[in-house]
Amino acid sequence: MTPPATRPEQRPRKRASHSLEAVLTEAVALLDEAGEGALTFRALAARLGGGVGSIYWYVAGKDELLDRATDHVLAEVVRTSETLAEDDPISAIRTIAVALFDAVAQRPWLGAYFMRDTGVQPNGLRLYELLGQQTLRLELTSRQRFHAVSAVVGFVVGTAADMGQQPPPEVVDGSMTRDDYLAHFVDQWRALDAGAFPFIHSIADDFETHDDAEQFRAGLELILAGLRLQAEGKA
Amino acid sequence: MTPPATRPEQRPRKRASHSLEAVLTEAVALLDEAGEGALTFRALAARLGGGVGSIYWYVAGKDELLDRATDHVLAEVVRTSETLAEDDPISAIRTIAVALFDAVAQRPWLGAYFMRDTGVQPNGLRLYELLGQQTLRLELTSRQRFHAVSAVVGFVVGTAADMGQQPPPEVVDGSMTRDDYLAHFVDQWRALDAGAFPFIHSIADDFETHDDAEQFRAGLELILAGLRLQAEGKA
DNA sequence: ACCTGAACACCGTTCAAGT
DNA sequence: ACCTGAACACCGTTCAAGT
Repeated sequence: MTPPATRPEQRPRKRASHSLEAVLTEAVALLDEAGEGALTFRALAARLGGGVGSIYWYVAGKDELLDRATDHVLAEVVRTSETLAEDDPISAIRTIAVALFDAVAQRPWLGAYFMRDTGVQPNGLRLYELLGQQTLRLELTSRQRFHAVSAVVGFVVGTAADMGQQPPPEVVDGSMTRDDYLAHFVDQWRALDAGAFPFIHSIADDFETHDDAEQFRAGLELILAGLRLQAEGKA
Repeated sequence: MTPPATRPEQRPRKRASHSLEAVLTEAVALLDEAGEGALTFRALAARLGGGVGSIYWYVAGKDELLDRATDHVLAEVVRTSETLAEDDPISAIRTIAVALFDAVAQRPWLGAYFMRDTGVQPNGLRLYELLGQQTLRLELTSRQRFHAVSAVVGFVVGTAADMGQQPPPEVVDGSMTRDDYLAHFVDQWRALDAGAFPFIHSIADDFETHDDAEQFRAGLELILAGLRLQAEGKA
């Protein structure tokens, strides 16, 4: 066997040195650049310039890696949510909810890990607390507060994860536009029997021109309206 | 080499014969019995008594299998939602939402596939239509209807998928009760600094004694209250 | 038209060995 | 204390060959 024409490395290669911080930063970068499927231990190790095994020194396995990556992303949301000074508690809840929505919609994988293990997710817990502190300013029972915060978080995370779902490969690679993709569905819908599907027909135009963020906001307003009613003792 | 002591099969084995219906039924059974991780093409093929390759005659891959399995489960929800005769549209929406919640909470994997491809999910589309037909009885613009149905579906599916998440192995195998599991979290929470986490402290008791179904219902009521207000022209 | 199963390219995880 | 990388057990998917 002939030796390789060039020797990319003189010696076995210098021992790499990482940190939990570096592991999480690169994991999130991989996720953001290429989606959930791109985060493998081999790809992450390559990015860190080391071997696969060393990642296990920092996290117990893939689940914990994702739990901690989630919390890493939430740090930013917490920062913006901590400094706001809204007079109205309902407005403050709206602002935090929108910030959380934006973070999750960009990263649909996050939805499945949010607050899954508060032991390793201090920022998740802090965000829950910040939302809850606003309900402390409303006239509610503690159970109503608990339910209200859970409802907001459930709606935000569930909706964002759903909306951020990866569209089919044709749209991602640019061989089909998002509009064409939506149009394809709407055409399918318009072809349905109008007698059996009156609602689908009635909202076909709305669907075709819809905006995810606007749709999220509209749903959030329904919850907040219900909450305000409850706080006013009218529900 | 000695021949095997017994011959389990005289000949190579009879050629198995399946159907899309059989594939989906067994896939759902596998999912229900042992969770998402248990659904592999090998395990499914073994259950069907055939080879791995034959499943690909019925579905293009795992994603389509899950899309179709989801629709298979939704058939039941559609059946119960079609026959109800509620006088009040809001009540009807509540009834359908609860039925959908029950189906998804038992099968958290379903959340990620619901209405992902209406081309192979006629029951998903039908359910969306049934919910929408109730909004047709309310005084709303078509955009408000579209947003309302989206909000309900997003909340139901998101919350159910979250609540149905597999608890840690210790709870599943019975070496730890659900109450002990919750208590472990609450203890962690109670140990937090009371000045920095007033909300978490205030709802610790509520969390410890909470019921998922009740929590879901409370959140749903907030959305429905907001919707009723909107239909009455007061929002 | 439908089924088979070996083969392929990948994955998360382990662990004896190194520094 | 921390890093390495071959090895293991498994996965979805393909495909030439069968019936």
